Amino acid sequence: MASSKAAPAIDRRRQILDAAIRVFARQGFHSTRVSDIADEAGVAYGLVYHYFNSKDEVLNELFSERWSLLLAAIEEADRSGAEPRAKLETVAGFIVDSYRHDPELMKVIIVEVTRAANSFGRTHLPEIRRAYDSIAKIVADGQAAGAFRGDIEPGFASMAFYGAIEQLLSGWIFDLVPASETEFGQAKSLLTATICDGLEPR
Amino acid sequence: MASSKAAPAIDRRRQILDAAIRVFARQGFHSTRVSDIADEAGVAYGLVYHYFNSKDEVLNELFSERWSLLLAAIEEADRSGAEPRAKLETVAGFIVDSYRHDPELMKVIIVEVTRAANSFGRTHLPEIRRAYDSIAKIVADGQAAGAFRGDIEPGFASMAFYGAIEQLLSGWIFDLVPASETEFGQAKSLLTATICDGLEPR
DNA sequence: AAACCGATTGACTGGTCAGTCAGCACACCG
DNA sequence: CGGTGTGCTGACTGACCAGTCAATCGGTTT
Repeated sequence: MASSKAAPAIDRRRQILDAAIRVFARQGFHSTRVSDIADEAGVAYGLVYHYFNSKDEVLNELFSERWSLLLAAIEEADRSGAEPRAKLETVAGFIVDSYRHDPELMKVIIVEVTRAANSFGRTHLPEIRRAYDSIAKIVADGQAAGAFRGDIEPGFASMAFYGAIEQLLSGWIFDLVPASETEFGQAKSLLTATICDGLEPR
Repeated sequence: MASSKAAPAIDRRRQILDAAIRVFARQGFHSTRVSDIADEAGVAYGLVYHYFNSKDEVLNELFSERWSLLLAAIEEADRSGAEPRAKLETVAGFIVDSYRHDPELMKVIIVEVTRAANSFGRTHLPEIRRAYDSIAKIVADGQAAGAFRGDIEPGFASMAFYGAIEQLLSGWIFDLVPASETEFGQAKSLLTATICDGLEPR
């Protein structure tokens, strides 16, 4: 049985995934050769195929791991019973913190999946959509409770809110906008202020 | 001299560019073969290389043609002397109308260039940045005139505004959000309402 | 009519990789 | 001590495709 054999001291699979994050972030998915991942991880070429069925599957895994956390965070915020505005701030905060904590992984997810809906991201459109829908639900509930104005379609507001966040991260990623602890700290409240003060009835 | 020779009845170069728009929009740049473009245009494979130096150059040309119009529109809005809020509405309107008028071309530009800053878009980062900067300038002037609140960095506001627009177009492109004349008509004022009512002092 | 020249054709080449596979190394077991 | 299996290795292959180029076409000039 499984316990009769000790697990390998080092988790090769994890080692390969972590190496892939670095290489994808540095060169992009398309110009990364499988041999680059193996080299970065310090393992043989063939071992990548021992743990994954294809190069795509490596990226899939990275995306799904992280995106499921995001979905959970949004849905938890929704269930929290806080003010609608506070829920959105939680969502923005989670995404910003994800970037602060692991910018390379977030770069890969945004650049190669989320913003690549035509190529790779196509497979993940349903999961991506689920995030938009959950945000839209927060907005809709806020409208029903009178905390948000009712003349803006929740799906539209969701796009505007998520789009603003993602564009800000893109700006950080590509040095179009300064990125430092100061910015990270202010981002979530600035984001919420920018979007909500337009959503809340005056 | 030039007039002694009649121009070709059909503009082959244009014909190839237009075919490329359709094929890129349908399959994406990476999975488009040069032969696909030639087939779609109804010309021989080699002719593509008579008019362009590479497959990249075709996409470059499509992007630059359109982006220069966008930059001109933003800069003209800025010079117009209108209210800051009206300037932003003009910008949003121009982009939305670009999509309404030629959704395939806008899909290609957004998906393959603007949101692909890691691969293809890298070459065009300076031009892309110029758009963000021009929008930021509109915001900054609005702040100086007291029409916008001063506690939001113009560069940040620019990202939020542009990000919201682009995310909305992405939603239309990938059917994540309904797209019809109704939506197109309302989009620019909804966009402005969402963003500006958060930017304007209360 | 013959030379000329740009437009047009499409077969071919060279290089690049993703994915395969035959086999090695080492630990543990009977 | 030979047998067995799993982790691991890396050379190799088959497919794909951007870009080249030699040849042809059709109109214009002399």
